[in-house]
Amino acid sequence: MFTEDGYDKTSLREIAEKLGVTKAALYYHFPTKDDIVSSLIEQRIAAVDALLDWAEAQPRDSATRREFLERYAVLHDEFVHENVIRFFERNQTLINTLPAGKRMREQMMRVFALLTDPSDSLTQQLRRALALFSIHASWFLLRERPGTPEERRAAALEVASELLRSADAPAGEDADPAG
Amino acid sequence: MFTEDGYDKTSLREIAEKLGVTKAALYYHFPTKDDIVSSLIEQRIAAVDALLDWAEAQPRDSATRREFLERYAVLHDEFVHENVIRFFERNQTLINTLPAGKRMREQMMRVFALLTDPSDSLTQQLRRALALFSIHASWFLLRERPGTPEERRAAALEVASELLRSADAPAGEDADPAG
DNA sequence: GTCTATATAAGGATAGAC
DNA sequence: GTCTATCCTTATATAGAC
Repeated sequence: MFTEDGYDKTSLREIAEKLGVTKAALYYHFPTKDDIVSSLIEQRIAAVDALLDWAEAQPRDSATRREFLERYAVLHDEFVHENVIRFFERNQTLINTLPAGKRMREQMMRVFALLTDPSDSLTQQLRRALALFSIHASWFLLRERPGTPEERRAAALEVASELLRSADAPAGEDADPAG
Repeated sequence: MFTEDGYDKTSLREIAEKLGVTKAALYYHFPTKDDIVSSLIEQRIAAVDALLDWAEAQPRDSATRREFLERYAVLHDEFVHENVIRFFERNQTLINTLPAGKRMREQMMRVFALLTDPSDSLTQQLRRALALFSIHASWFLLRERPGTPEERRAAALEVASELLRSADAPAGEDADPAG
């Protein structure tokens, strides 16, 4: 409901009705509206933290980034991950205002820091960011198309890998801006 | 304010206060909250419609798509375009619920239809969608980096062109998924 | 752990004077 | 065209019985 209609437009009354209980019962389990979101993201936050811990202990090179992205894409196939990402993509302003949103933002910055290097050019950083976005948004970008979730994941990872490889290549080798 | 805090979290009272008038005065100029958004997007809708009219009269080929994207990127440098896009990216659920949002969605689908071909593979469609997203999101993705708006635009267009070219290439030529 | 009932605040939107 | 004052609805959240 938060993803489809928006966090602000989804009232606790509606949630309670859908659950077949009253608002008061809902408040017993979730002291605030934010706590509902928090409970939804716990599993994902923990899984990505673990993946980041692993990656940050590896050599800081292309191979690690590549493998990180592959494992990240596998995670993303799980229901909870895709839904958390879709929720925050559709309610981006919550990343600044909601406590649970701030945790997501900080973790995402950690992911981005892993994928990029301070010496990267703007073009390289953009490619790396788009690689991540390719995985996040493949569901949305390809939803009109026929295809299984597996096919979509494969396409997302293929394009993401291509972008990472392009970002790793020496400048000028991969593109001809004037062409 | 809509972009930073969210459309729903920004009240007409806050807007009126910022303008130094009362809510009632605001309502004189904008009968509904949606009309405020509508007034903001008019200029962009018209400009992109004109660009689409031009492109749809051209041959449906790679050169047209490439030139469309370049002209689209130039448009995007204008304050109003970047801000409209940022507004809808940060308030995506409004694309379904707000009348002004529906107009934006329909136009975006027209843009996407121009860039893609029904015979495209999932990978190709994803590349084309990311090309568009590269231009839309370069501000956001690169905001932490030093660089002028011109440099960001150049980087966005370079990556976008690269993605379009990669999507145009015959399958298997541009990537090695197993590598 | 769930209920009924209610507190309290804020929202979008209007009426009517000036 | 702007104001004061207000309507009506909904929201998050709480109190207290069962």
